[in-house]
Amino acid sequence: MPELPEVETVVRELREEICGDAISSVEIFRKNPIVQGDLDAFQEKLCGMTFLDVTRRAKFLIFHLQPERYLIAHLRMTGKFIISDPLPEPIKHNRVWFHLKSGRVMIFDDIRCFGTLEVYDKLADSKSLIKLGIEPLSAEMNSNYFLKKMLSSKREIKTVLLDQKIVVGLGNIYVSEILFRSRIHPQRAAGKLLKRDWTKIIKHTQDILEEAIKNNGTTISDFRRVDDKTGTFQQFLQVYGKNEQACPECDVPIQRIVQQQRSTFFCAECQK
DNA sequence: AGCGGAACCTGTCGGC
DNA sequence: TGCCGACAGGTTCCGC
Repeated sequence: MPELPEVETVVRELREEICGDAISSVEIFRKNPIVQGDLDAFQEKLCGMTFLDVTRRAKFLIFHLQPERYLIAHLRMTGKFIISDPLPEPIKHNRVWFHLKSGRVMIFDDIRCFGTLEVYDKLADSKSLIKLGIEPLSAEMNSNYFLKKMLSSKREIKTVLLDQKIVVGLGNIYVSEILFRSRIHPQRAAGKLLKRDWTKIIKHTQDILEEAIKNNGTTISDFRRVDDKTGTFQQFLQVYGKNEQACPECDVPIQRIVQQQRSTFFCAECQK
């Protein structure tokens, strides 16, 4: 489900809701594969902890707890966080309930159970955070980084932009949109892109992500904000999911191809 | 190094 | 109505 703008939206809303609140108990309705490691240890390490902050790294949500400890969550395709008043019993795809001192419940809900929840005493202990590439909205996001990193790479640019070891936060929807605005064909070899190509990619990546964050993300089917509202960026998508529809620039039908077992949408006329 | 394919799960949709 | 395949915003692992 969520890419950077959706995760950022959830992080901001959770931060607003739960900072200062604390966990009184944890109920797990479905263990595998969501909660990593020992269940008792997971519950024990969280009980009594106070939420200091919620931040984002790549597509991970990081709950900063006091005394020092971290709950790291990944929503994968269908994960959601919901803050709710007490419920009589878990509904639908509720997987974990974090009972809060305020009397509310923070619910982790996940239809497909791909999401993950992990607890660490130190952020550096998390293996998943170690290998990540640069944040696309940071100063590290510049053409020299990509020119150096992709020197003579034959990988397709679509694949490279999805690779979280290179640059984080982008997923299948936004990569199609970024390459369309950049007028770059998704199958171009990353190693042959010129400085001016990277400059375009970087500009449009940042523009699109910022616009999407302003719109609270993109809701195609499942994505919901903490308050159950939808994002609104879907109305600005130009190619994703528009197979056979007219390109907004040139009217030629948008094409769908498969790269890395995933759909890519692009305009063969506009993107070279 | 980097491909393709499968796997992790559940749900929806379209075709026959 | 029912069955079957394709597909879904992500990531990892395995073999070649």
